[in-house]
Amino acid sequence: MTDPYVAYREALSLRGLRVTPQRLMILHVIDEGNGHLTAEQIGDRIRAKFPAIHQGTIYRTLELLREAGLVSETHLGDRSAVYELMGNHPHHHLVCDRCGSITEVGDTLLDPLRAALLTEFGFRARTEHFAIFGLCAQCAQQRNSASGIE
Amino acid sequence: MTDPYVAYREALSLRGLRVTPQRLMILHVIDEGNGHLTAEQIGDRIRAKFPAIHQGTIYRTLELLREAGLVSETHLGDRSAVYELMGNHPHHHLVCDRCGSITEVGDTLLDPLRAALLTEFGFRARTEHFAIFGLCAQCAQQRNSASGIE
DNA sequence: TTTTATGCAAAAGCTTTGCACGCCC
DNA sequence: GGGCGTGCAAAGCTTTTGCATAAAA
Repeated sequence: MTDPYVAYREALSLRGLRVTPQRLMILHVIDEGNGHLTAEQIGDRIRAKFPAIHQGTIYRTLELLREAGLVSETHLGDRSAVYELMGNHPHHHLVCDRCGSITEVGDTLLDPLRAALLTEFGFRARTEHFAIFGLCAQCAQQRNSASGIE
Repeated sequence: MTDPYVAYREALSLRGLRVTPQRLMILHVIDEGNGHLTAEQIGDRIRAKFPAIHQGTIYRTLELLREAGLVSETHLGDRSAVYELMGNHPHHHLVCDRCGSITEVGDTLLDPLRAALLTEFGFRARTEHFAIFGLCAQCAQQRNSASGIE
């Protein structure tokens, strides 16, 4: 098992970005979070071990990594954005309005939509990480039974 | 041409909500905006005519209308949400990452996705107003020609 | 050595909240 | 008249920004 930080070092250097411990840690935590962590959560996780790291640095670094194409940013509704390493397997999130549960789904699901947008509107959808809101199976069932098939 | 406010009065009363001039104006402006206005923009438009109406009232009223099911809330990336009257013809927004342009598209485009989510995951997607990010036709073309088919 | 990133703190935006007055029912 | 909504202002929260120091190249 090689040091995963080696890959992060290389990714930063290749883009002419400086390699700092803060950036390496942030990349590591983003990867661990698998696209589920907000900027604040990323900061909290890092500060649990290294309290000196300031939240301002997190925000600046996330913007940098996003512009460099290393990290994607997805807005999960009323909550803040969540971050994810690009190049990880593409997936999407079904967010339940009621219970807040998040379900991961594969990327092929969006193929028909992408194709339609491109042919009909020439629009190249950036769908490496999509958030879809609604009711999960459990909550939909509960709502039906609670009100006697409303 | 009947007074559109009559419909708003009725909609509020039917749900046991009080009818106030502020709420009527907010509903009217939301309808005019056709799902493109943020809370602040709604406030600005109203204050252009009636400066006394406070932004706090806008926020409180939008939350009320959303909970009452009269208005839908869509998060268009960066930050603020945009608001739209429910029951208006469903449509969605293609938001260009580069130029910020917003293209309206019909609702049937999402039918295959909705069906797949329901059969595969039992997830009832709430897709009355969807935001899809990417590159519009113009910007995609510009990018290709600029870098010689990158 | 030069350039750039970080820590720190203050500021900036957006949204929420408490209170007293006024309007809707 | 009773209760709810609004105006007002202050507080809260997330994110951004300026500056001096520290670290990377």
